[in-house]
Amino acid sequence: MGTDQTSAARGPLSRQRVLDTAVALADRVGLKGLTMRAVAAELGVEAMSLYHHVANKEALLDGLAEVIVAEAVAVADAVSAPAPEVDWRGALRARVLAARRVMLAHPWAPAVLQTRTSMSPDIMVWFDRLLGVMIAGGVSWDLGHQAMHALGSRALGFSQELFAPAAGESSGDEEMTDMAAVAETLPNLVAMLAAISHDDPDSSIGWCDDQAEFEFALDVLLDGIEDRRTRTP
Amino acid sequence: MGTDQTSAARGPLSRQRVLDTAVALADRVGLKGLTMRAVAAELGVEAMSLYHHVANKEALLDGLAEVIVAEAVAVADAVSAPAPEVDWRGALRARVLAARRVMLAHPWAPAVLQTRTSMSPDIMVWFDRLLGVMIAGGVSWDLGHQAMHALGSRALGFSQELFAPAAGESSGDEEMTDMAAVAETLPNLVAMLAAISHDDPDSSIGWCDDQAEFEFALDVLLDGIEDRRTRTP
DNA sequence: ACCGTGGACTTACGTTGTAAGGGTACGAGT
DNA sequence: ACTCGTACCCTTACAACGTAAGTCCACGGT
Repeated sequence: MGTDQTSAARGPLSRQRVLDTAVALADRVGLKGLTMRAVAAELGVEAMSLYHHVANKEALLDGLAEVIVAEAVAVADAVSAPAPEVDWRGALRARVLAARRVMLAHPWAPAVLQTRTSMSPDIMVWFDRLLGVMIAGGVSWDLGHQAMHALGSRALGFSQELFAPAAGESSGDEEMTDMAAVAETLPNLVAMLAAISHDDPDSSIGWCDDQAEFEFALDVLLDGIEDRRTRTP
Repeated sequence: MGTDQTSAARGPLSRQRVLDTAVALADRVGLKGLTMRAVAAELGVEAMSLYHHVANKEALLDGLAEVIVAEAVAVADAVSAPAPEVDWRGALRARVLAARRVMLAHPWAPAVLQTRTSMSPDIMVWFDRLLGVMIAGGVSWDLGHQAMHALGSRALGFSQELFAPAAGESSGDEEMTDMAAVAETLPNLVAMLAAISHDDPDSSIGWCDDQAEFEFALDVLLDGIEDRRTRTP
């Protein structure tokens, strides 16, 4: 007895306990470290025991998606926001940014959500609430429908950062030396970097303000939807 | 001799031949079927032989991303489009929709692109051209920068379809019977389905017009960017 | 006292990426 | 002509993964 392993015999297993442990483990070691054996070890148990509570690994990932979305719903419900009837854009913005905070707390979550193939009930609830905000704000059913497609993954608080640089890696290899050649094939990007670092010399270009970019894109979408709402009453 | 295997001894291997074969194989069997052994077999060769031309599987996927983006650049360059100086939105729209056609031809490509961690030169070229279109249209460097973030994956012709239903699967399980209970927890979605199927009875709700949704979202973004451009000259 | 049953464990298999080293064919140097 | 390096492919092998199949035990209802 004494220091058994990490956490042995803390009561019987259950689907919920498996999922909670898996979330904690993923937070700590990332998605690649999330193996059935690792989750089991975390519970002081053998891998095969998990299969009494989740059908297989895919089902476990489904469960993780559930947990995360449920958390997002809870956080979004708890946050103080404008009433949809008076400011639907503010209300929707608050919900989405709440979800974003959840995603930032669980960096692996977007990848899991993107690989789910079927909508779980929780996710339908999430979209239902979003739609409700828009309807309360005077958006038509049709436009609301389109809007949810327009938001895409941003509705759940993330935009799949294309090519997020992994930790500690030089991007451009070695030919960064020949700046002239780069400027030739990438004239616009080079000029942009020059223009931006001129305006704001401390922006060390390596890299952008995620939060600001996210909110900018979100606002462009919300503005566009509001525009269309008022044009066709 | 005779019918060796599928395609033996058709000249020596090369990085390009490996990548081309991998693309063709992925088109046929999807990402999960794309194993080193399968690619090798396709070339009439053993798995380990591939490692003389790609460092490892991750590098192979990097190569696939290259091939796809290069194809997108080529298609976008070939397509006839408005001159950016006269209609930058039309020009950008044409480029993005060209990329989208490439993605539709290679359904596995978005997933591969999303898992790349570093920007390959080809992708930088793609974004450089997009930025060039905007600049020619009078967009500022700063707004152009923001705009590319706003477009996100849509800049490359795909919006990660959250929960694209896998082939042949009933989504809502069995409790679709109790429609009243569903309407209680998902009042807005249920009302939307009712409203839309009322207006357009032949839309069998199972599912939406991807292309239309994609273009709608794209247009919302382009309109929003154009708005901001004219407001701050 | 019995015994079914649920929940854990043990063992084992097929598939994956890939490390290590062996063979062969061909072109260059002496 | 003979050697030798080098490029390329093959064989063998291993560790890690998901998971199928079967075993074992403790507990609760009869």
